[in-house]
Amino acid sequence: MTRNGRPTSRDVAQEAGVSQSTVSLVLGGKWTGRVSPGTARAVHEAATRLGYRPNEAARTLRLGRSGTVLLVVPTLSSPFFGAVYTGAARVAAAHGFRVVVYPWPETEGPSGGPFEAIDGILASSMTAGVLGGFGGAPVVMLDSDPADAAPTVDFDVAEGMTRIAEHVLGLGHRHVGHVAAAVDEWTFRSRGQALITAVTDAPGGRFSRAHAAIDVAAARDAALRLLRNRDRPTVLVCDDDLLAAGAYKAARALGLEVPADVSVTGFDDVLLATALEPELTTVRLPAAALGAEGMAALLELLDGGAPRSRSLPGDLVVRDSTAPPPR
Amino acid sequence: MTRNGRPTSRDVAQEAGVSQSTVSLVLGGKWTGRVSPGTARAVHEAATRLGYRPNEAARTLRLGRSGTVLLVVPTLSSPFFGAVYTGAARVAAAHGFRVVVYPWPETEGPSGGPFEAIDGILASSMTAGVLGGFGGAPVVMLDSDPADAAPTVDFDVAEGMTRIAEHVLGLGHRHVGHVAAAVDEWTFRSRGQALITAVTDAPGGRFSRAHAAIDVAAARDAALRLLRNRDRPTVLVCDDDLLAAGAYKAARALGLEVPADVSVTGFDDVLLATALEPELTTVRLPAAALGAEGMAALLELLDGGAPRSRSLPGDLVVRDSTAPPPR
DNA sequence: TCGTCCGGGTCATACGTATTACGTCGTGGC
DNA sequence: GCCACGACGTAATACGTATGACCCGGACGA
Repeated sequence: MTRNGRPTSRDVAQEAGVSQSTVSLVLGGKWTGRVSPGTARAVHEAATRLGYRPNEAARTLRLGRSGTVLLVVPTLSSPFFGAVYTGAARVAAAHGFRVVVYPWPETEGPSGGPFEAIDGILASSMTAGVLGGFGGAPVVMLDSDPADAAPTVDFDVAEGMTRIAEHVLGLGHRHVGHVAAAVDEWTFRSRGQALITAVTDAPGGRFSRAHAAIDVAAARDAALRLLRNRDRPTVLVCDDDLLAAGAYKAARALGLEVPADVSVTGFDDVLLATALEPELTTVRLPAAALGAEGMAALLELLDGGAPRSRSLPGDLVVRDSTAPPPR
Repeated sequence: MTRNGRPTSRDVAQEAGVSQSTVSLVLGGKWTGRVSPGTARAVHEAATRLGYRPNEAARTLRLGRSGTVLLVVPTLSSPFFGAVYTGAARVAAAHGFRVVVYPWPETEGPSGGPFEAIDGILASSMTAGVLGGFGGAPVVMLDSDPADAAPTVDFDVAEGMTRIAEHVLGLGHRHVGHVAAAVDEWTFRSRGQALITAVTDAPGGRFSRAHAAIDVAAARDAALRLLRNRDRPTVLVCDDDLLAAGAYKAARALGLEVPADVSVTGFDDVLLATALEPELTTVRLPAAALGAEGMAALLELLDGGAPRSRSLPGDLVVRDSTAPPPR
């Protein structure tokens, strides 16, 4: 027992009356034919008696890999990343890796300092600029600009937004208001582009747009700007479920009923979507699948492969916030 | 340059024409008076030229600490933990530590396997049983049962719930319905206890209760059970903001207006509280302060101190979901 | 002239593990 | 009786870093 208080493999060896190598062999599991069953049992007993835990730093140094991958996210304050984590962790665990999460607000710049011993990185919803902040570990980007150099797994948000557009156009709406996220990220640019294309391609389709920071109050103001026009849209397509919550507030403030007077749609299908009243029509993005696919790609990368980037489709979920336009 | 591809401090030494020790001294920053400024500059240049990054595993092994603490949370799907992280990370950074997050659903049991090199653990909203799953690293518990052996930083939820009770009693309510979380956690037991005490202590105070899993649909059903009684409560006090969202739905389903016909309160003040319509009266728990205080306690523990457990008060936030009872 | 000290570095070592190459002892074949 | 071999372990080493113990040449005081 070293002065540190934590027993080492050598302490176990002494306790069991064998050498450190034997302990390592036994506890490593690869001892069939090298160590007698009796000795092995003695080692195990000594280890549990002392409460031995291998020192991960030493193990990592020796093996050259830590079995840990980092999931970098811009914020924890979104259930979205919880689902991404779940998917990633499931795949990782099946391959003997564990996942820890590092929240890294992009505003912090590409600093971050030297990272702990990490085998690879999954970076979600970030721009490529952050890549420099890491110590050269293999990276797979999630939900990020597919033009980046790193392998990327994305949502096909353009297709999802097109589904939204088809849905509301199919209900008979012609004037579509877009409550757009005032954030210059690939995913929002892509959503807006798909929407405007679908709407202006439709016969008689018209389009107006207001920008808002991603927060309820800002979205409410933006939606008010759209709804106060004398020629007002009959549906508000929002870039995000949270923005849709703001649109609800704007409608209520003007005495308009959702969906009778104005329809509203969201995007992402977060927890919020079913908490709202009426429940929100939105696009469900398969966040867990994103994490799983991303982790699979990363593991392939760690194995020396060259994974292809890919896009996952979203599902249109029709709930109670959309209806045909008022007469 | 080793075959691994990543340059070591020895490679830098060779490039700069000095010894490895000198590189370590210079890059460690503690070289004033030991190394000439010229040599130091040469080392820095060689390091950047080679793109040298110190091997964290080796550094950790040598120093006996990694500069990393783990924040263990039951789930990422709650903005609450985002705030806890922010507070904890700020304090940690000021002391040269970084924080990574490990989501650990309690359902997974106290397994978890050997952890990476970690100096300490901050475990939020968990029962003490999980402690065994970690390798004996110093632990501070957050938002957990203060009866646990480990140092604990908590919210004074009893006091917060008492404030809620005072508020609604002060508005004139006498019959209080409690939408209780059907979860056997310290914090919810404590909330329920405080509420029932305050209500039954008030002259004329009456109390009914329904339990619900923490999800909107279950909360709606529980609230319906309360509101369908012929002698129905005039206010629904919910253990949680999410439960309050369900209570809103129940009220609407019965054609009752919030707050005119029935008042509703939440607890936690998560994002949801302002997204709901009307905005929710709730108790704001200072999650960031919880993280910060917890990290301060952990750092004290790592320094050999014995931090005291403490409780942080919450703030009653009165919004639009509470009003005097109907005539 | 000699001892001392100091600036400027280097050598050697230890952290705890996994693994490769080597020993040792008993047994069986010839 | 001797060699080979299998069964069972052990000694030694390397991973990359930080750091305490040394080392050396010159300046300076006595």
